Amino acid sequence: MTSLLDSTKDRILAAAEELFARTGVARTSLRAITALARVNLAAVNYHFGSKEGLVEEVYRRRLEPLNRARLANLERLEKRARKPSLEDILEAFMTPVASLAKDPAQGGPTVMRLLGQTHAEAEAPFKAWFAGEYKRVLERYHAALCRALPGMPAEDVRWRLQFLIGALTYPVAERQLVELVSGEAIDPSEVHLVVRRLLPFVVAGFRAPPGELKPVRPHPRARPRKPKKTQE
Amino acid sequence: MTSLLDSTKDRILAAAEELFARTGVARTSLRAITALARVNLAAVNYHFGSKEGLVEEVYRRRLEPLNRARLANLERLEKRARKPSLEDILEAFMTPVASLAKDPAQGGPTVMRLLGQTHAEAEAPFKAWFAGEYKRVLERYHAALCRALPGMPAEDVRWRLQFLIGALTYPVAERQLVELVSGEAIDPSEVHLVVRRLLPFVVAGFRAPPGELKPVRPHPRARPRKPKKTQE
DNA sequence: CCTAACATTAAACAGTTGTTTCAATCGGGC
DNA sequence: GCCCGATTGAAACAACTGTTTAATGTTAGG
Repeated sequence: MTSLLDSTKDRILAAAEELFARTGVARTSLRAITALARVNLAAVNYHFGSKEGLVEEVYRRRLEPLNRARLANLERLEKRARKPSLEDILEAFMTPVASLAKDPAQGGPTVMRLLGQTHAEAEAPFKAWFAGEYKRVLERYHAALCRALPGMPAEDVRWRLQFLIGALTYPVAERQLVELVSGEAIDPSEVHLVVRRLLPFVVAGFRAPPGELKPVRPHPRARPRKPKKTQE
Repeated sequence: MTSLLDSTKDRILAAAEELFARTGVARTSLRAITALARVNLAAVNYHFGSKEGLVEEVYRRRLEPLNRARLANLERLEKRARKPSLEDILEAFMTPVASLAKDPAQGGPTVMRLLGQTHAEAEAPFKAWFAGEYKRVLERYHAALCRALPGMPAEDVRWRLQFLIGALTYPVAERQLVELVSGEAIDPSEVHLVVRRLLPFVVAGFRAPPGELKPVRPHPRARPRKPKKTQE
């Protein structure tokens, strides 16, 4: 996994990524990282300044290409047709995740677990940077989705984008739990199959008419709502 | 938040839950917990044996009622009609999350952040217990969903259940990130609104015909689902 | 060959972690 | 009153954390 020719910096990054994905940032000590990377302890502070610096670089190295691929996909799509289809937009958003997971040079399967822990693990300053980058991507997709779904309130589109992110992140990130619960192991090289399964699900979800939020207001499409259930 | 009348044990649980949800288990020290609870440091080891013991009890206290409510909802549903509708089943699965978040006695809004960190934070032995409990719930819902979706392969139903869990967990758990990205703050007392927004999304998602995984194979069972009105 | 910048090393630093010890205190039952 | 188990308290424990120091090794340029 870690080539002997790699520089100290690269070996640290690889080892840190592996351990962060496996046990989380907080539970991973610099000594564990430097031991796995077969590198001196002080090398981390020398090359990255601090543990936080290392954490940032580990995440940035993977998240930046992901965001870039998502933006590039959308641009290519919009260059081809002024108004891309809903399915094409959603696919453009999802597929970069699969290609990251497929390519070991881009991090391979471990990246997905990283992604799932991004938000829980990062410190405040890095979180701000990441949120800014991420926001740009989501804003662009939000606009494209709104164009593909005329008549749907922008707020609903935004929420459904969040639902998509959750549905995409959770199964690949919490792979262990999914395995424990479903019994069958998930081959990480088949993340693209997850994407393929998810696509029709979210396409239909985005197309669904949004429900009313107020409980009592009657709707033209009145469904007989059953009396309130109380959780004892 | 923490009543002065509460026992030492309760105060510890409340403080730990608060801090676990805010900064994660690994980053929360026993000293921070006992300081917030205004309790002696040794009390944790006295009442819970170890930090791990405390973590388990914090999670168990919330996850057990959640699973119980989900099972009870489904049972009640199936007692009323032998074959409940897809929407009712999904609602039965999702609403307990909202009622937990609404009721401060059951944990209130902080519980949601806990839920999102469950899988990343817990240690192996507790994880096994939780997976067992969780599995029972998911198997029951999986069976009910399969009955409500005749003709859909069981594997696809299983995956879509995972998608639902992700879509449900992510927005409530990663509230901070959603706020940063979307700009608007989410009132935790309005988790039930998230559920209400999510419901039509996942109902339509579950009804969508599953896509083929192999690029070229034609669809064997072309069920002309009632075409959701596309807003085009 | 010398030097200066870069890189690696072993050792120690100060601070924090979870846990343990043991004495002090409480609250009823006799 | 007294006693006893359950609880609390302050202090110390060893182990581990991220970081720094100072010495050493490496490498290219004049």
